[in-house]
Amino acid sequence: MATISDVAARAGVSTATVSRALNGKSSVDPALVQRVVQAARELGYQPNGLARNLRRQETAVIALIISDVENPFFTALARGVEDVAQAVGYSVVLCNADENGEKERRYIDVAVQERVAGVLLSPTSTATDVRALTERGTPVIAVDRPLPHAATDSVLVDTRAAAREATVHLAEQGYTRIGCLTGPSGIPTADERLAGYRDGLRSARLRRDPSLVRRAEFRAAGARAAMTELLAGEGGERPDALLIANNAMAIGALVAISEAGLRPGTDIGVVSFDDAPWAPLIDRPLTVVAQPAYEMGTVAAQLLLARVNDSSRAPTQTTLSARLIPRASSNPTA
Amino acid sequence: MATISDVAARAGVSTATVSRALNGKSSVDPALVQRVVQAARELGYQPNGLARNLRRQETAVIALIISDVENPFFTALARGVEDVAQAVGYSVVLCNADENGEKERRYIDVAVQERVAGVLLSPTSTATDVRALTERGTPVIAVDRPLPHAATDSVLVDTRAAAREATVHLAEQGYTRIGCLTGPSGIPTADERLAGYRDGLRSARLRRDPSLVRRAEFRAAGARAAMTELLAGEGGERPDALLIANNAMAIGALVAISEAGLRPGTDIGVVSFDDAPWAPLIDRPLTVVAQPAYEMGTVAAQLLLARVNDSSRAPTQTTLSARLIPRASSNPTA
DNA sequence: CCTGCCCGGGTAATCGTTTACTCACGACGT
DNA sequence: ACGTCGTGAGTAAACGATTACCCGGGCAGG
Repeated sequence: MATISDVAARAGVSTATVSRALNGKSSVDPALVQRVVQAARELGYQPNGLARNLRRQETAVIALIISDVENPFFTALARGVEDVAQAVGYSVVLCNADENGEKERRYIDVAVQERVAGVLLSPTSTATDVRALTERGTPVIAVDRPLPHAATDSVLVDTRAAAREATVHLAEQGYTRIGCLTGPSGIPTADERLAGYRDGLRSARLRRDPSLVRRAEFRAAGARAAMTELLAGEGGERPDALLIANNAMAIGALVAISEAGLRPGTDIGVVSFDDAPWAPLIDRPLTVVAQPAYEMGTVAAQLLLARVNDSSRAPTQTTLSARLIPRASSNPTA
Repeated sequence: MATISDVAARAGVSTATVSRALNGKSSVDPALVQRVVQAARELGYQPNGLARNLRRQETAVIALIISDVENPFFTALARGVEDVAQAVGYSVVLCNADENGEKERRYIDVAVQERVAGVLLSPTSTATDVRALTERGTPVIAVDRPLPHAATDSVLVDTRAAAREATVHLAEQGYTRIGCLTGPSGIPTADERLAGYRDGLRSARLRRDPSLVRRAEFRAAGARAAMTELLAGEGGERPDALLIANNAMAIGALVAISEAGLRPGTDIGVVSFDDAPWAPLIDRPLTVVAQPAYEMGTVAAQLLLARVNDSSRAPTQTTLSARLIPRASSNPTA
């Protein structure tokens, strides 16, 4: 594999000149540039990024550590990140922590070892430890979920208010026994959505019934089981409507509802977090809380790049808002 | 940031000993190992992966260049890749070429510059040029789509046979004017599925009608427009059933169908490629050709890792088969 | 004509590891 | 007792780029 000295030899100049010619940093005689470029082309020279990064003490790579690649919310976010990174010549390394603290820790280690320029992280739990990064001055930005023990920038959604709004919407549609299916305790988005749900009940003057609340992993399987329990009326009367904390869980819950021979909307009101292209096609079309995933990605990436260039800025917190999209699954009369 | 010489100084040994102690390669006096480990911990030493890779002339990173992050088929594949890579200590860099030859070329350049150990690629077109990689001995494996001009391993699905089977299935259900909505010409999966569709028509003894075939990007938007055209009966009588070449297109097509006031199954038969968790929830539940995406990822990753360790193996071609899952959208009588 | 500055380009140090050599020392075989 | 061999640890040479520093020559101003 051709190196810079091969190019230098072929062009009859020093390696320094090759470097300067190819990077266009300092002024080099156009005739020499010509010779160098020619030689490089002939040899099929591609600079060794490793050596370059080692010398420059920086890499044009940002790591995006997300908690679930198969969740469309995160892939939309990833696209947002990539689009802005790409535009300024940065590459994005997408790491899938899989809601697993251990994997996440490993990826954080890799991030510091590879000396990435910065890290975007959706923490698997509030216990996530990013000191390994912050102590070395690597900028970290929390997305979707806050990082309570660290003074990092964060880009969040006002998910509590959104959950409240969704719950109030269900109440306004006439549902009275509204339940909630949320994620594991300790994951901020799960807890916030539950809190917002309670806010909603209070403001709609509905009684809180703990038997209508279930937690499960942010996956379809757990949600399906939990939903089956709820519909069986274990521990009390069954709900007539439900707020579901994410997309994958909604699928599980809808499967359970359909297995029980019920139909969303008329039989049981359903609102779920995260819009998806298929949501309008479901029977009944699914009412959702649409989160600005792509936009979160772009905002977070811009913030990160800004901090890479100026590490002295004070940490900021950006909160975007979500939007309720009413469809038939929350309409008892349609 | 602490370096290996800081650790060496603190432990009172040479850098070579530190390296050996920490990597456990050669035998080092246990007492020294102890001192070194201690010193490393005290300094919070994290080896510089860049320097290590430069010296070792290898990286434990494989690049996965896919054509669409938002396509669940590719994210499932990505998970497969990641699970096997992770298990042997490799990291996966996920690059989104976005069905864009230019972006793809850029990512291939990055892959050679960063000297990744290997590349998994789903080419955006048959014109994709991977010589930059193969000439340098970087193993490349084509996934989902073949790479005609290069002698690389490939992991494919027998998509033509699957398309044929799906078409025959529609015919058996009693549909007679079966159309096809496929991807852009030049993308092998798009062309193969179209060919399989024609095979199916032939074996069901149905007449081919070019006015029932449409091409669009592998996205919802284009498919929706094309479907609207088909339903309007432009250029002939309209189809009574449709084979759709991918998941995202299916969504677009189903939207168009619903806008036209039609219902899949009874009004128009629909079979789509790619299973999705929401497919059973659609109105009507969607008949699909399920591709073994996760398995393709694991197989491809294993192949790549094998080739990283032994570059002399002859290129192989692995073909997995897809499975038809009949649901209500292809049943005219339900 | 001399001095000093500017500019283009070469020499060599540097980034932080890993590892080929080398060396010292103790043990062992003859 | 002497050569040899093995073992453990240090010295220094890579890896392949970037860049601080230096040097020589041309040119302008006094």
